[in-house]
Amino acid sequence: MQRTLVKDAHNSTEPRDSILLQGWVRTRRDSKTFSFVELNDGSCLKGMQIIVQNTLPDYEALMHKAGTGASISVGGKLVASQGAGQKWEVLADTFEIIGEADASYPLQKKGHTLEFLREIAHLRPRSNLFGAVFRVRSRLAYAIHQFFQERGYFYVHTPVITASDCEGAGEMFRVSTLDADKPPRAEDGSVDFARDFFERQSFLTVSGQLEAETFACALSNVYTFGPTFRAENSNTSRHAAEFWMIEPESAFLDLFGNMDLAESFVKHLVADAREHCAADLEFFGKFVDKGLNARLDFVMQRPFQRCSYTEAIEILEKSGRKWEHPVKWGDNMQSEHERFLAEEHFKCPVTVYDYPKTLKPFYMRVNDDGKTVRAMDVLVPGIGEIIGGSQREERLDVLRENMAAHGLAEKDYWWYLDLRKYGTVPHSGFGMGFERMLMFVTGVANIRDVIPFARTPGSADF
RNA sequence: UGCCCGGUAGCUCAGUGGCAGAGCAGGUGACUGUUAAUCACUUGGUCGCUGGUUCAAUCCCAGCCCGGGCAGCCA
Repeated sequence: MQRTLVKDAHNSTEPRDSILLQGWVRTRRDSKTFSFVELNDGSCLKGMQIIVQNTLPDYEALMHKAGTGASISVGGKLVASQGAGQKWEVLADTFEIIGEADASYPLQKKGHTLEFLREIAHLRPRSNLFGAVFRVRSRLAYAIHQFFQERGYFYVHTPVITASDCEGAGEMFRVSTLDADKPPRAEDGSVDFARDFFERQSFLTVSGQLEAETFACALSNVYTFGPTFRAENSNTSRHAAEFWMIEPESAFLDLFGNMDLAESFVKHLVADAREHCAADLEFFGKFVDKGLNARLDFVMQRPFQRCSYTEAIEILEKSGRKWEHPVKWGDNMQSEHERFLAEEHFKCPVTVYDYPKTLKPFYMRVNDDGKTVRAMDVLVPGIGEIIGGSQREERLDVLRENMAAHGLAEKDYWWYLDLRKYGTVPHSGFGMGFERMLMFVTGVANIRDVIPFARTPGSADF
């Protein structure tokens, strides 16, 4: 007989004489003449209640083995439940233990801390919370492709190993096949990377942006969606050394069009999760973040606020707040400032744009004032920056000046400069941290809990 | 990287300079269409590691290790 997923069994419109369910025991409650076994197969949050009568052969031995964590295969009838907690339940005709789980099985019926569950990252997807998180993660990954594909964007696979540094994006992990103990040396004593695998220094990518720009300047609208790496020693709940990023790049689009795209993108993802992961989101609202539903409502209903960096600084100066880090024009906005804008002043996602040129990388388009660039950051309540983007500098002469000002050698970026040399166009793009978006949608507060196997400084288990 | 908090049973935690505690989990039994079932009994300990102070350290001190929070950097 073919296996039915618990999710589909719950969606059944009528009883079934014969059904096969396979999954893992979450909990068992014994009676004198029968046992309740809750079977979960991960297809949805809810498990299926199995009724096992003591008339089944080997009943005692079977139930003894069917503890929390054991894998089982159950054949029986899908019938309307007599109990109040569920519509359907299964009366078992056959009950087979596939794999036992003894008393050392670490997941219990009762609550665990997230810190403990991180230590058993290989088992935590079997918990309610992490099952829900990773179902939502899967769904949103799908929704990302859907959003862009429906708008005529092409999916570009930018390289994971790169020799170019997307300047400003942070420290990089070196990729090398040289002997770490005895690397070849050049005459001046430095490591001779000309004898490395790629015959030059190479790294894991920090961003696919520069490569995506080349494709936007050919296919018009493209996006990347893949892993990126930062070797920063960042120890916060919002940073990981390996994370996934979505980077759309659009030709003939200015900064404000870019903001429109970012806003509809965020709204699409929230709406999609709500439509397709309703039970999981309800769970988050109940057990993870009581304010989640209200916050998501807010995001869906209101247009994102927009204010220039200069206006934002004025708002912060006039707020009457005492800041741990004083604010003045020309300084980076700190977490406390971003949080104030999104959480207290505007009380919704805010797009801040036109940042001082000195704070931003070389590729951002310089405004007519000569002091600011066409950069934008989308700040959301609770998370902070979820999107960073810009209109790119399409004027060859200005780009060269910026590179010189940043101390960058033109020969290292010859192909990037070619995009401006041959048929240059105004274009814009942004990067969204996938995990940060997941944190926003699920209410989960730590980035380590929305990525299957987190890589953070000092930690790369599993 | 800096500042702060923590590490005691499988899990969540309390506690004390003088015999190591609870709830849950596990085990045994009872009871029951239960649903984080309930009730009774019960097994279970390198009190993170190393050193110091002390008659005596899980407790006080120092160093180290590990986890977490916040900040910086950023997505």
